[in-house]
Amino acid sequence: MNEVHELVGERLRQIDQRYTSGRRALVDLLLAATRPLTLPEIVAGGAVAQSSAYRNLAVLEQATAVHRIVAGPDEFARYELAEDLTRHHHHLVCTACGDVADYAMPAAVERAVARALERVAADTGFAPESHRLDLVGKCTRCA
Amino acid sequence: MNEVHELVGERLRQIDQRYTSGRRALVDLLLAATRPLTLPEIVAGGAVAQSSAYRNLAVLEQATAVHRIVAGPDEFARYELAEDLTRHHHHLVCTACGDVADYAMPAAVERAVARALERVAADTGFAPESHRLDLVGKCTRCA
DNA sequence: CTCAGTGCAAAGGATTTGCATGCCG
DNA sequence: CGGCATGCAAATCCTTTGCACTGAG
Repeated sequence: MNEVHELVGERLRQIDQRYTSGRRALVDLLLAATRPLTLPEIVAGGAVAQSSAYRNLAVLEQATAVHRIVAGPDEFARYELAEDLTRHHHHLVCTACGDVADYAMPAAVERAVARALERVAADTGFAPESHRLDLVGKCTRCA
Repeated sequence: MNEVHELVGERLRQIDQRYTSGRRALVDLLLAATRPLTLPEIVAGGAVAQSSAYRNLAVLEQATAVHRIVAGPDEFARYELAEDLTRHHHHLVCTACGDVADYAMPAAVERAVARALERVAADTGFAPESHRLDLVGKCTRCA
């Protein structure tokens, strides 16, 4: 996964930002996770201080290297690597415990959505960049 | 749209809540809008005080009459009527100005997603209740 | 009369920012 | 050396809550 670091580094450079050890540690943390991590989880990882975590994740988000997911107010934000740095996937969001898991959609659905994107562009003039398709329900433990 | 009010009233009753004039005004406001409204927009509508807006929208959300959309930190929450009170739709989220517009997906996509829901249930044990399919990109003005 | 809903103002909590320090370039 | 990233702590801002009041049943 050294390749990911190179990509991230390049994207940071494009917005005149350095790829410091702290930022590298954050990316490593997200790379190791198989699901979006909350900020406390990230801070607990021991990579950087809380404020630096927020700051660096914001920078990485601007560089389109990480993506921030907001759950609800009075909840912590969740972060994951940008989809083009990992594999394209979606989320299973549990309404009971708030947990978020990764999930890959069947290819047929992805194709249908991709076609929909093009059609939306034609219909409305909206220029799609990506899509979010999350399933909301109860996870195995909470069902 | 008096029918909507009856439905909302019924759902509130089911959780032992009244359908007061303030709550009715909130529903009217959301009913008139063609897109999710931010909390300041709702308060500006002059229906109720800010705290009551938060409180009543929370109650209406518990009654599954309204749905809350969280954007980012340092942004206000957005609210819309529950999908089964309006027409099923999705959102076009502009990455530049943050604006959110409603959009109805082609039926073919909806069917594909619906099938995907069932398959996910079979594959993972996750019990889907609903899905969120939002398109992220640049709106006409910001493109 | 009672109890839920309302508005106001103050509290709460996640996130952001100011400032001094340390490190990379 | 110069400037940006870091950590700590204080400030910020959306959201929630306490409290006294009003209105519906």
